[in-house]
Parts: sequence; structure tokens; C-alpha cells
Amino acid sequence: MNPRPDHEERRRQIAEALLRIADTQGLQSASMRAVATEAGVSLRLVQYYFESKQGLLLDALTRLGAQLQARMARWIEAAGTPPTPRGTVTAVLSCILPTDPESRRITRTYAAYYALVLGDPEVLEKHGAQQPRILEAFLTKQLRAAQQAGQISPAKDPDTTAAGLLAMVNGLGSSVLAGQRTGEDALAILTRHLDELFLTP
Amino acid sequence: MNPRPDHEERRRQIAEALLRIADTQGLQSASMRAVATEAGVSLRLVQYYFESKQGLLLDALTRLGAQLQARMARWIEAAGTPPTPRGTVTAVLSCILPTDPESRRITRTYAAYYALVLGDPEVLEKHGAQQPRILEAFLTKQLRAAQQAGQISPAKDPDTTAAGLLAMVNGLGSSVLAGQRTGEDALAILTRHLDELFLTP
DNA sequence: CATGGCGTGATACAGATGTATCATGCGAAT
DNA sequence: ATTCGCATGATACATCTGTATCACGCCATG
Repeated sequence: MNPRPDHEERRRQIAEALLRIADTQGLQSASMRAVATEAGVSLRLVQYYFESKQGLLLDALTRLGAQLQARMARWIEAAGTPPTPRGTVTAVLSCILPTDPESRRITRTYAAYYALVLGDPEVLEKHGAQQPRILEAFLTKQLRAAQQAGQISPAKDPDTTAAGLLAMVNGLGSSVLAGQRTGEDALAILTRHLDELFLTP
Repeated sequence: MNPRPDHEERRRQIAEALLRIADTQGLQSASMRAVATEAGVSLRLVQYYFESKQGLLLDALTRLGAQLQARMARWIEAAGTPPTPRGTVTAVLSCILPTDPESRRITRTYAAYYALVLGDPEVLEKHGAQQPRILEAFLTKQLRAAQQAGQISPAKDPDTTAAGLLAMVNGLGSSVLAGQRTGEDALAILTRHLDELFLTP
């Protein structure tokens, strides 16, 4: 009955159950028992495959980050070959906005983690601040390339522009989650700003 | 010993105790008992002055909103008389960034409420989406005025620009709370963008 | 076949949490 | 002076939470 189950697969199954709860009901509803039920396993199993709740939360957060990264890679590739700076920048920024079910799920789940992460400076450094920094550096590089290709005004500072764009997308995402506007509206606002930034289409 | 205590004052005292906890330890640490202790009153009093915990949370959130609004009014006024569009816009946007103790407190506390509010669509409509909408409309009006005064390129769309700026400030605030950059850095980025937006100082 | 360790279920436990209950005191109105 | 109602303290209660314990069955290895 039990041909030595696949640990990693089990862990994935349970962690994704947590992410599903975090997405739909928030992290405060993600008790060990709730996760177990959602994953269709017993409470004991959740305990068995993860030492503690914090371990589970962290593992799930790591997986969430990987999902976002995979999505971004997919969008960058779909932006066309060979990759142009403008296409890459547009892909990276717009793939974060909650415009389709997957991005809505990812964004909402990140939002559920937000308060939790802010309270734990240690987790913050590992998951919260690292990835944005890398992303921002990547964006800066793309913008600088576009600028050297004459597609962006020389007056612009790539660092400042990248930081501004990333922050804007973040804020736009929040406003969508808050029901202030639709994902399409947010995307339109982003597109408009990119149109003004790039001199050539 | 008890000359008919001032209800409103009591409620304020308790609600601010909650906000203090939300700021420093997050909302998940804001139990009724913790709030009572922080406020220096008995658990029973917290129950007495607020029907339920949800009532307390909502009341405190309302007060937080009022505090932010008051801060904004103060910053707008301090921007100089008579108020110029650029001064007003700069004041509104920069007063949201976590650059001083008060704004850090307000921003952190809002962040603590963020996940909670997202899960409750009813509260969302009343507190979460209303205020930003008003603020965005106000910003749009100021930008349009500046545009008609020739201080902003006619090519800009005030609506889009206002939404983008507000979202950017929101995102910058998040990045500061996440420890990705300092409040001064965030303010510098905002200033840089405003310098590019406005044709005249 | 024996045996030991891994996987899993049932259950226990201690603590926290929101809320309710009971009782008492004090001040004001009658 | 009596009475009524607001204010407050002490305590109880049911529930939920993370975690720990105990026991049993299955598999592979000796």
C-alpha cells in the first residue's frame, strides 16, 4: 500500500495546498489542520513532512517565488526572438500585473505573505528583498541597453527609471487587488507610461 | 473615582493601543488581551467600549485613515501659500513615503492591515478603495491645472500620470518597508521623476 | 524468517483567543 | 434615602492552534 512515497512530491502537494488557502482566504486561515484538509492528507502528515509550521510557510514561499520566476521567464521568451530591450522590459513588468488567473493568484498570495514577511527581518532578507533587487538590476541593464541603442532619451537615468517602473507596477497591482481598478486598466496605464518612455516602438 | 468617563477618549486610547501593536508587531499579535495591556486597561473594558474585535479593528482603521489625511493636509499647507500645483503634488506624494517616524508608523500600520482588508470585500469598499480614489482624483485635478499653466507637457494624460505616480509612491513605500532601500532613496527617486514631469520648477 | 526503521493514524496537551457571565460599586435622579 | 443604570473587575467557557506522544503496519535488509 505504501511503496515508499515520493517525499518531494508530497511536500509540493502540501505546500501548494497552503498557497491555495493563502490565495483564497489569507494566511490567517492557513492552520495546519486546514492545510491538511485542503491537501487531502492527515494532520500528522503535514507535521511529518515539515518540521514546523514556519518550515511549511517558508517552503511554500520559496515555491511561490519559483512560480513567479518561471512565469516571468515564459513571458520574456514569448516576447519574441531575438529579445529586444523594450519587449523584455514590457514582458517583465506586465507579467507581474494581475491580469490573468495565474498572475492574480500569485499576486494575491504574495499579498497574503506581505504582512508576515514584514514582521520577520530574517525571512525578509532572504525572500522579500533579494528577488526585487535582482529584478531591478536586470531591468536597469535592459533600460541602459535600450538607451545606448537610442530608444530611450539620454536624459533618463536607468537606475531611477527601473526603480520607478517596478514600484509603479507593484502599486498598480495593489490597486487592482484592492478593487480600485481592473487588471486591464492597470495594464493600460503601464503601457501608456512605457510608450512615453521609449522613443521607438 | 469614576466621574462618568469620556467614552470617545477611552475609545481613542484603546484604538491607538491597537494601532501601536499593529505597527510594531503586526495585527496577528493584536489580541484583545494584548490591546488591553498596551492600553493599560482591563480586558473587560476593551470589550465594553467595542462590541467585538472586528468593531475595534474597524474603528482603529478609520482613525488611521484620519491620521494620514491630517498629515497630508499639514504637508499641503506647509508646501507654501499660495499653493502651486507642483508644490501640492509634491507634498501629497512625498508625505506618503516612509521618511520620518510618523510616516513610517502610518505606512507600517497600513501594511499590517493590508492582508486583512483584502480578505474582506465589504471593508475594502469602505476604507481600502474609497480614499485612494479621492486622492487620485485630487492629484489628477492638480496635474491638469499644472498642464494648463504650461508646467507639464500637453502630451501627458493627467489621469494616467496621476495613477502612475500614486502607484509608484505606493510601491516605493513597500520597498522601503521591505528594507530594499531607505526612505531617502525612495524620496530621491520620486523627486527625480517629478523633475522630469514638470517643465518648470 | 526475523528485525528494524520508515510512514501514518488516532489522540493528547498546553496555551491562546474571542466572547459571555456574574457580581459589585458608584453616581445621579426621584 | 432609595433605586436604577452605567462602569468595571474577576472569572468562566468553548474553540482553535501548534506540537508531541503512542501505537501499528509495511517494506527492505540481514
